[in-house]
Amino acid sequence: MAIDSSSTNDGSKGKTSRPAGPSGSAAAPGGRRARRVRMTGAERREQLLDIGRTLFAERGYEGTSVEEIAAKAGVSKPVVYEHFGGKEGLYAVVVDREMRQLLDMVTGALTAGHPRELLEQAAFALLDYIETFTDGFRILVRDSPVAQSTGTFASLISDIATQVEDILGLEFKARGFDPKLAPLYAQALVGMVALTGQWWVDARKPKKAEVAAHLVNLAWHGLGNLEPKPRLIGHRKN
Amino acid sequence: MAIDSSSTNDGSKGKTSRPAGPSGSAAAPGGRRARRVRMTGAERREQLLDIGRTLFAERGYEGTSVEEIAAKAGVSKPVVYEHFGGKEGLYAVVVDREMRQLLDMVTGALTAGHPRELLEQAAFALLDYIETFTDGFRILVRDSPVAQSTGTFASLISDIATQVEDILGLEFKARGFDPKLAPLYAQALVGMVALTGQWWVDARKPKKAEVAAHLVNLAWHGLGNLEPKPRLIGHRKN
DNA sequence: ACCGTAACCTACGGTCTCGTAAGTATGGCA
DNA sequence: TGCCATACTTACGAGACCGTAGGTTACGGT
Repeated sequence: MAIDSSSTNDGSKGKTSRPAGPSGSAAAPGGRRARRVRMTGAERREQLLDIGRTLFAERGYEGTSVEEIAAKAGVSKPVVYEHFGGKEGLYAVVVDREMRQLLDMVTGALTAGHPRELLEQAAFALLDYIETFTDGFRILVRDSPVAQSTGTFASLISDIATQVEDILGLEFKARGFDPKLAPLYAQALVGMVALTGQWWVDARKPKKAEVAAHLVNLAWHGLGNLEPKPRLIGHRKN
Repeated sequence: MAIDSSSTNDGSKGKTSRPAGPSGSAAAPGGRRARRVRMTGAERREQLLDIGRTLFAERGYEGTSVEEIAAKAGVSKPVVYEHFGGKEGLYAVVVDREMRQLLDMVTGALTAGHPRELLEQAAFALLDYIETFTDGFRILVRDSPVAQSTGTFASLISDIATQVEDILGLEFKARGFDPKLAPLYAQALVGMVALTGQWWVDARKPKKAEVAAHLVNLAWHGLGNLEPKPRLIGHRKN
């Protein structure tokens, strides 16, 4: 029960999140015969989180063993227990960080005024998250230890959908539509973007910005009035 | 390696798929002291598939044990091994049937002419599947034993999306759009419907037909031109 | 040079689960 | 009635995994 949630910020500063230290099996001696690595507590902790994220992403929670994580970190099991109190503890921290990250990015994007712009920003934000933190996205999509309830993708999606809901609700009222339908439309929009993102993770064919543009095209104009060559309003480079 | 795929038809004839026999823990003596049930081979097989589907749906593949399935059927483990050669065998048959069922329903719906009608039919078909075979849908959404690759929800979604793709591709060509974009739009549409369905499984607030109508509304007219009170073209009752 | 503390290890207990070997009951049919 | 295939059981081996007890090594300050 010593799950440590500690710092809320991610702490990763590398490009994709990899810290500086070796996260391989520690069997490759670098230059100076650095026998055992003996990291500092925080370093090891970050490394374990990193490896855990990767493994959970590709094998799921139940398919990943603590020993595997430890082994990949070049360390023995008790180290993991020291840091996170157990498998669930580690998983909890990984998921928590990932949810925070995603929510921050998406919420941060939901500030503009015009709904179409909102949509555009949000879609781009999600794609951006998926591109930058692919493993995290895979984990969030997978199942959690205790099955559904809190912490699932569904609940996360709902969190996001709820925000979209509020915005849509206002817009619906202003336009004279039934605001009770906002949840449905919010869910549909989020689902559209989320699953397209899931598809785009594997087949990264059109560029991120282009995908976002087309999503907005579909969501805003509908199949009946698609624009042949949609462009994003906000011009970005990355 | 004695996985038995046997008959391709479902074989279930009851309303929701429950066979006649008792699928509880077999501890409740009916009227005449029916000590042990001693079903026929096929009956037991169906019962095991049924129980397996339920358990896999609520606990996932790895979270479900063969003993649990056997116990719930009022039978011992080797019976399961006799029928399906192992846990994966049973799971495979369950998933296979479920995918067939869903694909049949959706594919069957993708025959009409006008794309808008297609969309409507397909959306309704998926919702119908979800309502009728909720457990199956839950299984398909969850993860598979060997992680991704074939058999995942993603791959199933892709199967469906591919069909939508073809249809969209033709339509795009006819309208002068780039048919290379068909996959993207197909994915977005399927995702929209699928995730809305996933949401609707829990909060069944608007009726199925109404949900379908709104989905079509969004997908066809877009947020910019929503109709206040969308109605389905084909009028159905169930 | 010493010593305390933080980082880390080996070894093991206990539990769970898959899968199998070998034996028992049961119901229909000659 | 007696046979025999089919349905089903008990019992167990083997392995994986979680989590912990208790001991060991190296680093940093003094």
